[in-house]
Amino acid sequence: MKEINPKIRIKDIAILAGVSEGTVDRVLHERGDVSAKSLEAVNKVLDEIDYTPNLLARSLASKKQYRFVCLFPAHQNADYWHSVDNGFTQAAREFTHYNVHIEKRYFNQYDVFSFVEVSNAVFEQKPDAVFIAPIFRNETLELCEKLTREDIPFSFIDSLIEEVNFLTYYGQNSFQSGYIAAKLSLSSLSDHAQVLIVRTQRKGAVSNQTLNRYNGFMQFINDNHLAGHLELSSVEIKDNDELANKESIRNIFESNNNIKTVITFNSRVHQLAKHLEELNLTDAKLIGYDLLEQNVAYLKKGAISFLIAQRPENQSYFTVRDMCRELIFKEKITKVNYVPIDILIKENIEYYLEMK
Amino acid sequence: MKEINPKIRIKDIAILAGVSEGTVDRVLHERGDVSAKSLEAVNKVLDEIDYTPNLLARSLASKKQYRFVCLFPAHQNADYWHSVDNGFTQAAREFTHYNVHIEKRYFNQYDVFSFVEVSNAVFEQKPDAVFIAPIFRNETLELCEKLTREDIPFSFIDSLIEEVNFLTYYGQNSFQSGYIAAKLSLSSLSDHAQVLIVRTQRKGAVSNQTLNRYNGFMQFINDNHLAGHLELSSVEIKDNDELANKESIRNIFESNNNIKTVITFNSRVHQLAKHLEELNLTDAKLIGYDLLEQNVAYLKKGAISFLIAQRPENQSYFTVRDMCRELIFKEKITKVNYVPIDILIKENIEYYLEMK
DNA sequence: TTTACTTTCGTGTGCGGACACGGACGTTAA
DNA sequence: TTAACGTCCGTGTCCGCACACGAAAGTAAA
Repeated sequence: MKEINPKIRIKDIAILAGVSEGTVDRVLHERGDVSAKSLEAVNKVLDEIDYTPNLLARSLASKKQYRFVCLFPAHQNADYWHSVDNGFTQAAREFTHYNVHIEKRYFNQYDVFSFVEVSNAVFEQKPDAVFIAPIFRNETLELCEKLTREDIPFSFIDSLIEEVNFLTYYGQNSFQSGYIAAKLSLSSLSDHAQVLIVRTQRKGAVSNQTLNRYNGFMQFINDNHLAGHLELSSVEIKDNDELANKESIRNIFESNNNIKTVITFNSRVHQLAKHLEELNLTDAKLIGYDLLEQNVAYLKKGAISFLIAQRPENQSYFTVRDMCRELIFKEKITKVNYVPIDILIKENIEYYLEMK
Repeated sequence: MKEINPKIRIKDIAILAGVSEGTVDRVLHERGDVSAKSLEAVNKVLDEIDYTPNLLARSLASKKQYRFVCLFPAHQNADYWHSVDNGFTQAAREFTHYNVHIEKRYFNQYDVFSFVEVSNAVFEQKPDAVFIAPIFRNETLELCEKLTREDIPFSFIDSLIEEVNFLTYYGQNSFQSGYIAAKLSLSSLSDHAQVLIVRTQRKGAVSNQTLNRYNGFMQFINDNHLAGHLELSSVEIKDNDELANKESIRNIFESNNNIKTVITFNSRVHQLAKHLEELNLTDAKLIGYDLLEQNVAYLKKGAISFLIAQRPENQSYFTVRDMCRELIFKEKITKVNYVPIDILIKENIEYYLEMK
């Protein structure tokens, strides 16, 4: 039952070191204008006593205002980016008292030019920090270089670009999540079961998340020598042509009548569920990604067996929090942060959704 | 790009309402000593303007100190309660600036008297809030009634007792988690597979968590009409007699040579893993609960197939945070909070552990 | 020795709000 | 009319810290 925190204030340090409070302040903030002698005296005291500045008082007294800008895809209700947005909102509320102002800037994730335009505007503002969803690799790189030149810190969410010096990354280890998808969907299959992989063509440069997932998936098959025991087939569907897609599905199921598992590595699994339902093909297990409202609905109905999810709100919230810790609280933070890979089934989805 | 928070201070309200700052303060804190006229004037302004008090300044200026006491089982390294402990520690660090002081009080979870003793001591201190792990039902009830009489708020973690008026509960929906365990372990079994349920006798009153899990497990069997297709057997093992336990396991495996699945509803699954390993019985899938270090080790080795986990740190952290929100920030909070049910396998455990 | 800088230091004010104290004003009873 | 008391209100101080400004001390040039 020891007493923590004997409450040491700058005033106390000043007395202990035999200098004025102003001097202590200068040492703490490395403002200069301190003689070697005082510097040493203060540092000595600081070493002995473990002084924790009162962050409340600090923020209250500080006149510095922080402007953070978030740069990520525009979105509809209840999709992945919407959750990310919520995380930013939550952070905004929490950190407003610390003089940080958060501004969201959206771009069209299917249009490079929209990204370039918005990112230029962001840069012109000279914010104190930027959070980026690096959908477009090259254009993001350009932005990052400009930011680096101006000493403006930035962080990534969702995906990351290794070549630049970001502050933090929050996202999924997509390779692993593909590996897990394979484990969940393949491990109880009998010999010669057919597995269908559905891939979506997307125009424009995109993140390599889905590719990594695919690679992870294949790695599991390799590791467990399943290649000879399973019949893998794969089909490409369109970005926006539901009818054609449905037809593709129908065809592939006609020519393969033992498909036990259908997997897609993006969040559009609800479209597949819809097609399979309409085509009366409800035998196969369906696996997909992310907690879209529609996906959740099909999961609850039993049409989707597994959803693999991350926690988008956390990604955005944590990245803002870490930026504050870096800039304001001067704390140690870790650069790359993998968000947990959540396995969701009908039975645990309720409790998952209840968490903020 | 709207500007949030036009920064309104008490001073502004005073001017707008044509009264002094002291009067505004009295209205805000319902300190009385305010004429009907001033009261109305201030309330009018407060209605129009949406004033958010600066919590930093508030805590800084407030002389009120909060003393929170946490009452939960003593523990060794790396077990469930250790994580809970960490959550409290984290909360302690974070809220110390808000004048809250957190004190931990441990009791022996196998000894009612130890609980009574500690809980009496806690009550004598007249703390500002108490957090309780209600291992012993009746004795906890007594404490709660005394606390209620003194208007001391309290919250539950891990389990809850409905009859008393607690502030929050954070914990798992154990029935559901048993249901999920069944789904994971039973759904890919072939007909007439044998399933072994391992139960642990414990002396003293205990929480009904494991019972609920068991019930959830059986419910899944019912819902899916598996009773006829599976052979369930069950064995009781001792709390503390490893040798006898090993022997029991050996016996049951001798008389049942088609056991495909072994499940236990508590966190001691690592002991089972050890026995099975030593007995060279590595064919069956093993399922258990909670992220003990030893469990994790066996999960990584492949000896345990699934671990079902909650997030103990979160339980304790959130419950403290909510108490602060209630007492200090006067925010709305929800009473019963089910923590997500996490499904852990070899492949996602790494990323789970990385989260704080 | 005086003047002009430069380096170092101390103090005062304010951030937004809590709280105490004492003062102004009104009411009642002597 | 005045003493005695209650109601209502304004102001000042402090919380722990940041930051600016000006003073003091030291140094170099004239």
